[in-house]
Amino acid sequence: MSVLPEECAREILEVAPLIMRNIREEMRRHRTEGLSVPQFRTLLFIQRHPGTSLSDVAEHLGLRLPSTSKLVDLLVGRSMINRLSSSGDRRKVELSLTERGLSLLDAARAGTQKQMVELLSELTVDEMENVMKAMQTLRPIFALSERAEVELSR
Amino acid sequence: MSVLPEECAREILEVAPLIMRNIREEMRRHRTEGLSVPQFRTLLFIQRHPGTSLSDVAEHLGLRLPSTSKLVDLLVGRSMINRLSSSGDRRKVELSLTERGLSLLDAARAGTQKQMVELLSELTVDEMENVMKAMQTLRPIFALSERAEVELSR
DNA sequence: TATTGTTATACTCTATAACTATA
DNA sequence: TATAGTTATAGAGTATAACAATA
Repeated sequence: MSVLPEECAREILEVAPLIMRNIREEMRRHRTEGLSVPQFRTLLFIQRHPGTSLSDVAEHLGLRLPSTSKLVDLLVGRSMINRLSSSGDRRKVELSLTERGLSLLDAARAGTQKQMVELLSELTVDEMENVMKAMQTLRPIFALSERAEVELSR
Repeated sequence: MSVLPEECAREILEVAPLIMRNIREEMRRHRTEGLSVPQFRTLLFIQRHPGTSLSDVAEHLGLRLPSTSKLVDLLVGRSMINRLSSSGDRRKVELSLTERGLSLLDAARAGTQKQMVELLSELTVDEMENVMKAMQTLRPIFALSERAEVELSR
């Protein structure tokens, strides 16, 4: 029973938005400082790359500089990240998490993950393994296509 | 090698946004009337349920009535859907696709699917089957959680 | 009085264009 | 002159609160 790529594509096209809405809702529900998905991803990237520049964040997110600047502005305004001029090249900016940013990130990550774990608990062991494998298959092809797009559009 | 639900959740949390960005980018690139993801989903639902009400669309999308009203407004403004007062219950509205809406929907669907098929072509037969199965597993649990949320928040 | 939908308002996400500061 | 970032402006997505029309 071989699967047509068209069927598979259609399936992904329908299921991915369902998953995303779930993630968004859960993050927003975490009031007392809910994070949007882009905000969450920004904090995550900065945590993994402390001292990173705005351009690097923009490339990672797949956004333009102004959009990223605004996003970062908001997070700076809410004291979640520090934005300093780079001492080496003063045109650049060095971004890092504040204590508060780190703890909010951890809370959001834990909360969202916990809720998703609850949903996943309905799955059998086999199904879960299957889903895990599928995600590992999909990640590289979508991660790659992402970079190609950013380059194309410059 | 059993998979922990926590790992699986983390994986989904990282991969789903990658997929979504890809879908969004592709739809937007289809300028000459690009559709956003919510717009696309709205047209899709109306095609499948001609004469549907605003409330039903809102429930399907997981949005509030005002958000949905605005979304529909925009699509009406661009002549993609018809909005008529229901003859039975005049508080209600009956939504259907215009010719133009149908052809734009088909074009968007074809384009986005085609591009995703290209990405999926890198997969082996086994991987594709696996991904298909995973989507079929995930769909009901996220579709259900969606409905539960909407009910809770009313 | 309850239900269906719209309007008003506000915030976030995203883009392009124009600008500033530094290299 | 080229690069890193910001500001100005604008459109779309989303929400809550207040309202209008119909049942």
